[in-house]
Amino acid sequence: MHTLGGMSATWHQELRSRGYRVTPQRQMVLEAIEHLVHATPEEICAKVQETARGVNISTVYRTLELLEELGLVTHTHLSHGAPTYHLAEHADHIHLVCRDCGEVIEISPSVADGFVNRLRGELGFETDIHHLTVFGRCGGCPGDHAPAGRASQGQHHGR
Amino acid sequence: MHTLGGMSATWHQELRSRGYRVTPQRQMVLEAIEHLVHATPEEICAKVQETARGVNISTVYRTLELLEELGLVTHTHLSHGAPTYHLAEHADHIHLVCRDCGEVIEISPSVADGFVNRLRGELGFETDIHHLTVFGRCGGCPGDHAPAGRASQGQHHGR
DNA sequence: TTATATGCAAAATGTTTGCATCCCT
DNA sequence: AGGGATGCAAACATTTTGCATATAA
Repeated sequence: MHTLGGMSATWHQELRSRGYRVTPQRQMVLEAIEHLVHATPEEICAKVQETARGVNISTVYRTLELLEELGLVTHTHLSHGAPTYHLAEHADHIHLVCRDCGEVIEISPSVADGFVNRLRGELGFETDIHHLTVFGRCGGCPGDHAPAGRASQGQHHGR
Repeated sequence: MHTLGGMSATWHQELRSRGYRVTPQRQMVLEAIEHLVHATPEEICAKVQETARGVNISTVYRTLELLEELGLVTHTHLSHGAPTYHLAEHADHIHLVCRDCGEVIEISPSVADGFVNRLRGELGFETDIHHLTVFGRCGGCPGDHAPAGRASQGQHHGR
């Protein structure tokens, strides 16, 4: 469905050349991420369970750490809870997260080019654009006629 | 030391007008955040312990949620662990976090003005600039002559 | 007085680790 | 065969919740 077919030879080699091994678990985790597009460790684990003999959650964590180190996957924090992983190749976008409706919008990294260039030029800071998540309020949400940053949630007594 | 003195009347009123109460715990938590500038819930709790009779950690969490809803404090995720809270008034900066050395750099939000304006103009998205944290590699760190985003950590066998 | 806030303990959620066993190379 | 990988269970870390009690208003 995507480029994993073409990639497999590559990342299998990459693993072996670093002294790591190619295991069914690692393949299943990577495929689950591919199919889910965005997924938390827990969701990845569940996805693998339904397809095959399953993978232990601790293996999922260890595998994600490894795959991220290899540059095959990246993660961002889209919510307060668990982080979200996706294929690095699918990650060529910036996430915008709406605080009101929760929607996650993906936009082209080029929108941030000017910003990224300033950080590099003025500070020598190399931005990891794949990890960038911008919180705010999307165009579809009403807003409260004040600058974003203070959500208009009404009162939450006792809670 | 800062504007809390001038603010207190304001936020006391704000609390009461919404049916909330002004309590010593809420004041202590807010003061702790003011003094610590950046702090996790745990650190806030510890700070309050040392000054007075103490506040329970669950009260810290409930208070932070409330103070954030009121727009008095904001939080960002500077590391993988607990989030970092600070006064909204002190939060007039963007955080740059270096993946290699861990340094946290604060820069003026104006550096992102062009980016923010494009998000508003093209998508109607109102950015919460106070919550923006940018990961990457700072100018002081060596780098690996490749685009940032895939840290050069070497091998972590067995880990 | 009385509804909100706190403290405490327990539960829930998310992540890491030690170790015996398994299996890729 | 040998060393890295997995599963399992237990430890950790962080956050949330139920409920009795305390307290601001």
